[in-house]
Formats: sequence, C-alpha cells, structure tokens
Amino acid sequence: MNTLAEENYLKAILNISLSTNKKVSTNEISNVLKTSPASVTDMLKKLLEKKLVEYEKYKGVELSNIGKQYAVNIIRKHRLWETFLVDHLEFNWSEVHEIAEELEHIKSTKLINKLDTFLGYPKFDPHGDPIPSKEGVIPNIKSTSLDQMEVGFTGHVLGVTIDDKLFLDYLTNLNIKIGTKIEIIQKIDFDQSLIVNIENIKNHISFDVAKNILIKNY
Amino acid sequence: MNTLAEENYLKAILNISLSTNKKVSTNEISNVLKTSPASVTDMLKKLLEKKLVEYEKYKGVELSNIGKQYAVNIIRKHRLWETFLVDHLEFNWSEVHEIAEELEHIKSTKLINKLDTFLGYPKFDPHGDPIPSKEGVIPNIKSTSLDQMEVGFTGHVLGVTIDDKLFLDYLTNLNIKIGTKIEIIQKIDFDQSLIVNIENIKNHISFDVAKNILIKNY
DNA sequence: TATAATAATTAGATTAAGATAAAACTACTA
DNA sequence: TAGTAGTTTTATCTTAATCTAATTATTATA
Repeated sequence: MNTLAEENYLKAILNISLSTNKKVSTNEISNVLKTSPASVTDMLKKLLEKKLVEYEKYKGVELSNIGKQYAVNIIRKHRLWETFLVDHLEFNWSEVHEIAEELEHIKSTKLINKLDTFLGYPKFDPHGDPIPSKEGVIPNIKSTSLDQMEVGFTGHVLGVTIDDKLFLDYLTNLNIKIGTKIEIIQKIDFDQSLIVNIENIKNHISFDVAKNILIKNY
Repeated sequence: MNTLAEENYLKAILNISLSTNKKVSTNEISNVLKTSPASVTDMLKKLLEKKLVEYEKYKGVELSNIGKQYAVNIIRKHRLWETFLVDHLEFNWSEVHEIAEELEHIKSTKLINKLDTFLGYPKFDPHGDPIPSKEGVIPNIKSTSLDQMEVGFTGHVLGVTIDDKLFLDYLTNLNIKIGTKIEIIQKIDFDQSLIVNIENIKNHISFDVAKNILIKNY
C-alpha cells in the first residue's frame, strides 16, 4: 500500500507529464506540491525503490507501468467524486477540487465502483476532464485551446485545463460553462486577447484565460 | 486543525466514555486503538496541551468541551457516511464501518451538511445508532439489550451495540435487521442463551449475541 | 570552451506518531 | 502496612516526510 504522500507524488508526476509529454523535473514537482526540491529528491528515491517510477539523478523522472496504474486510479477517484459533488450534492464546479483532493485517497475499490454505478458511468467530470475507466483507460478527446482558433470560429466549450477556484468563478461570471457556445469576433494582436460572443453577449477575455478553455477539435 | 491520529484518539475517548461513564484509562485507549500504552500517554500530553482533554497523570482522561465537540462531529460524519453507503450505494450494513472510518476524516463542513440534506436528515444510521445533529446533540433513545427481556416478551430491534463485520453478518444470516420483530420463547439458565422467534422462525442465540442487540424500552 | 546561472542532490535537523524497556505509581491483599 | 501485580509514565529509538544550507551537476552563454 502507498502512503498519502506517495499517492500525491504519483498523481503530480502523471498530471505534469500529461501536459508536457516529457520527463518530469524535480522543480516541476516541487512547484506543484509546494514542497522543497530536496524533499522531492528524497521521495523520488523512495518511489524508485518501490519501482513506481523510472528515475535517474539529474535526468528527471517518469512513472513506471505500475506507478501509472496507481496514478490513473487516483485521478479516476478524484473525478468521480467531483461528479458526485456537483451532480448530487449541488456544489458548483469551482468548489469541488479541494474536497476531491481528500476523497481521492479513500482506499476501497468496491466503493469507487459502486459510486461509478450510482453516477451512471459518467465519461467526463464537471470540468470536462475525461474519467479514466476501471481498467485505467483515459478517453482521449481531441481538443484545442480557444486561443488557437481563428477569428470567425464558433464552437462549444469542451472543458478547462485548470481546476482553480478563481479561474472557474471568473468563467462562471462570464457565463461560460461546459457546452457554452463561443464565437471569436476579434483578436487583439498586441496581447493576444480575444473579443468573443458568449451566448450572444460580447466579452473581452485575455490570452491567459483563452489558453485554458478547451474547444472541440473538428 | 487536528491530525488524523488526534481525531482517532478523541473519537476513541468519546466512545469509551459513552459506554463506561467514567474517566478513560490509558490501557482502554491502547486496546481500542491497538497502540502501546506509552504512545497513548504521549498523545494525551499533546491533547492536554491543545486543551482537547482534561488529563492528570495516572488519573485517567476525559474530553474537554471543545474536544467533545470535535469527537461528536467525527461520529456524526461517520454515521452519515454509513447511511449514504447503505441507502444509496447498496452496501450492506456489515461492510460500511471500515470505509466510514476513512470518510469520517474528510474535513469540509459544507460537504457533510450537504450530505445530510441529500440523505434527508436521517436520525439513525444503518446500525440503529443515533446521528448527532449539526449542533452536536446526540439523540438519546432509551433502549435495553435483548438479554434483559423476559420470556414472553415481543419487540422490535432498534439497533446493535457493536459494528463488527462477523457479528453483523451473523445477524443477517439469522434474518435480524433493524426493525425485525423478535419474541423470546425460552431462556436457558445454564448459559443465559435464548430461544427466540424471528419473523416466525425459531432460533437459538447466545447471551453474547443477545447482549449486543438493542430493543425499544417501553 | 570556460564560466556563470540554474537545477538537483546530499547532509544534517526537525516533527509527528509510533515502538520497547525500564522506572514509577496505584491499588489490592495478606 | 508492606509487598506485589498491574498500570502508567519516562527515556530513548525508529520511520516517514518535511526543511535549510551546502555541494555538485547540468545548461546556457559570452
């Protein structure tokens, strides 16, 4: 069995490598987990010992097959719990991340499978992120971030790439949620911000925001 | 904020003192938590420091008002989660204790109150134990254990006093659950065991079993 | 390609929670 | 009331996870 700290490291490594697609550095992990790089090095040695990662000093780290299984399972649990909180307990999408960070560590496999059944085998969580299957498969939906679309493009929001309260509350204020129709009216070259039409209301959103909104990739 | 270990000690102290109604000894705690008496002493010092208990060396320990609040809240969470598992995820009453031991430590107050609402403000958990209110009040239902009833008595099961898989599975086999009607047909003086009628089927149950079945006290 | 800047690791402490073994206390009984 | 059994505490160690400071690698650049 893995400790809480180990689980958090595995999850962090998976999350980072999913977005960068290369070996994960000590510093990246320490930034995500808000620990010192020295602590990360210590833990990487331990995870290597347990064969949960492939790691060479100074060369970065990646998950082993077993390590990846554990990490994907934690993400599965996180996303199923988020779905439960939003769909059945009436939380909104910006509130659930922190709570799910705790719930994802509840061990029982039977529990999570029964929860999955109760929820009706959802494929996506409230932020549009795909929920890994019991077998550890993460459905891979092709998507593009909003900032990459051209002027004149119209499409629907598929998800977001960060699960941060401030960001999600801001989107809610802009009336943006999963499925919202967005049309790009103009791009400001200077700062790459966008003038967009959201459910027929014109708004100005920054490059940083657009970058974190995912649109279906046709 | 309290650590997981602290929460488990507070809960253990409350549970013990609810059944004994006196100061709790180091040994009693070490038995419940399966730690050494020396570890218990260490933790009691720490809990005293944090003013969560009243404790004098060699004299036993009891919860302070604040400590009791925390402990009752943990029990509230435990019982609400057990109710969720049985009523909505189709677990049976003998399976939920262990899982609830983990779930009870999830911190969010908002979560537990929303769960309470979702469940419809239940007053009792699947074992018949009363669920403390948000304000920390534990409904106190007068009940008597089955072994104290006389031959000829007929009544309904209100709850059980231990939450142990083997015991609960055995009761399930006997077709005993909350609300089951039981009639005492005969008492065996030798070992204080009982011949009973359970939903019209005759059965023989030991004193140890009868002692842990609660009956409404008229 | 030498050197400066950055990143990562090692060394050495700290804290929380546990353990064992020895010492100290309490309570019972003869 | 003295001795002893049982309980509790103290002293000391261990392990997991963290930290800071110092050292060592790597990388980027002049």
